[in-house]
Amino acid sequence: MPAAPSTARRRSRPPLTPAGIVQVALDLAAERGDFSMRALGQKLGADPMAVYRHFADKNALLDAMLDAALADFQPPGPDAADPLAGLRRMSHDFRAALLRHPGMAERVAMNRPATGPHTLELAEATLGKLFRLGLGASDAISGFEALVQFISGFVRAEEPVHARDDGGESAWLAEMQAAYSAVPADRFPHVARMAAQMPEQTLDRQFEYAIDLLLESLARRARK
Amino acid sequence: MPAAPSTARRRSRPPLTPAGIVQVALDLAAERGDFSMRALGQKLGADPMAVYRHFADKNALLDAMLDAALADFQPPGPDAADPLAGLRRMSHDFRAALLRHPGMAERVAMNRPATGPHTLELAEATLGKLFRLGLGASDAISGFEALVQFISGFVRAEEPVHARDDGGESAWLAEMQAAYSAVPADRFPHVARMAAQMPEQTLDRQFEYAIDLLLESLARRARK
DNA sequence: ACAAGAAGTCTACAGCGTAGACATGAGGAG
DNA sequence: CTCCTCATGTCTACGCTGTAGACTTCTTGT
Repeated sequence: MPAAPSTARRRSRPPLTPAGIVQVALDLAAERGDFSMRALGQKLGADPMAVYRHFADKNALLDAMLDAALADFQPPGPDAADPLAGLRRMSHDFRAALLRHPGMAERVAMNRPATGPHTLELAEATLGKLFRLGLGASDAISGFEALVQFISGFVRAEEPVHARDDGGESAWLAEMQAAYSAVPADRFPHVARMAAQMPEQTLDRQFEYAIDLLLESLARRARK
Repeated sequence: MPAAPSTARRRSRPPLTPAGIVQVALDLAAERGDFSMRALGQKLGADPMAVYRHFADKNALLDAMLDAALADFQPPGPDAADPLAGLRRMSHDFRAALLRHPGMAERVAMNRPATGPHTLELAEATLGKLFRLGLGASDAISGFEALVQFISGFVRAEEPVHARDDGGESAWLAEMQAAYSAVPADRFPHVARMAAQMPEQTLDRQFEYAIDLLLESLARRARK
């Protein structure tokens, strides 16, 4: 029988791998809503510093997490009949994928170029649809940036709403309505009017409306 | 002559006021790009904890800072000829105001209802223009949310670009172009094509393009 | 004149990312 | 089989964050 190591270290746990770390990190982020290196170490059953043998720093790990998070995203075939419907579906799928993995929307923003394979595939497919729509290079790229910026920004904003420990979105909607109802209607009549319409301003609905605004204009520019 | 206090405390500095704190806090955020309670205390020449006598916590202070940051925003008169031009101008002014005060874009996002007077005035003016455009209540509100979400999200994303210690936006553009140029053109032809067009994808241009997409669709819905 | 309350200070705690030194195990070379 | 080397994991510690709680000091009303 092998001598029980005094401070059982190596054999107690399969060795860490980059892919394994990323997986556990994504799980942790999904469970807790946020994510720290120390919490990751605990969930791995290892010292937090062990992760630094596989990733240069937290930034590098988050980059890897983003690309892994986008792995389950399946772009529709490039030769589908209606490119506009494809773009709409991809927008919703992209939002859903980001919501499944809290903290990843922030990484999509423009501070770093996204070069992971799955990220590139998403970009490639979206650009393909925009070109197929009939847009020129300049419009397609600008439209692509507009969509990416809006979607990532929207998810960054809605994440804390979903993460509320009270009722989540419904509690948030009620709070917003209460706030707008308390506004003096003589000085801010339009804002006060907004209160009545708040309950139907679901996050889903807000997102869909804005995406349709963007896509509608893009389609119009393609037609011209 | 008044006895010099051993630990000169009270008379050495005018007493703190909420408005004064907010002003210094905005200055600090503008200088440093970010902002901590300890740095604020130092700039105030007071103990960091002194701020807590005037604001419940950092959140409350940031709320006050946001409304103060929006104070210099002047909405155009409600009876200007072209509501669409007014909306475009307000969008650009709103972005500029947020950029002048780093960290404030994040507060515009939806986690808390914005109830400061200047914030409300901005909302009121925007909604007024949308109604004047001919939109119904539902479209006006959804359009308002879309604009606010896009603008705040865009500024949140571009802030770190402007805050780079190297060349700022131009260095970022160069980095993006280099990254996209390195992408294998056989697997990701559209992305590779994007590299050539990167230099003209200024933040100003991206913003303007996306805002025009949104406004164009809104105007079309108003006309119908 | 004296109590009461406001305003500012001080210390301390739990959390964060991570640099740098150290311990431990596995694999290759002699 | 033995020794050396290197990869992997651990440990400690530093400077940073927001802020709770106790304490000190000054101002003000009676």
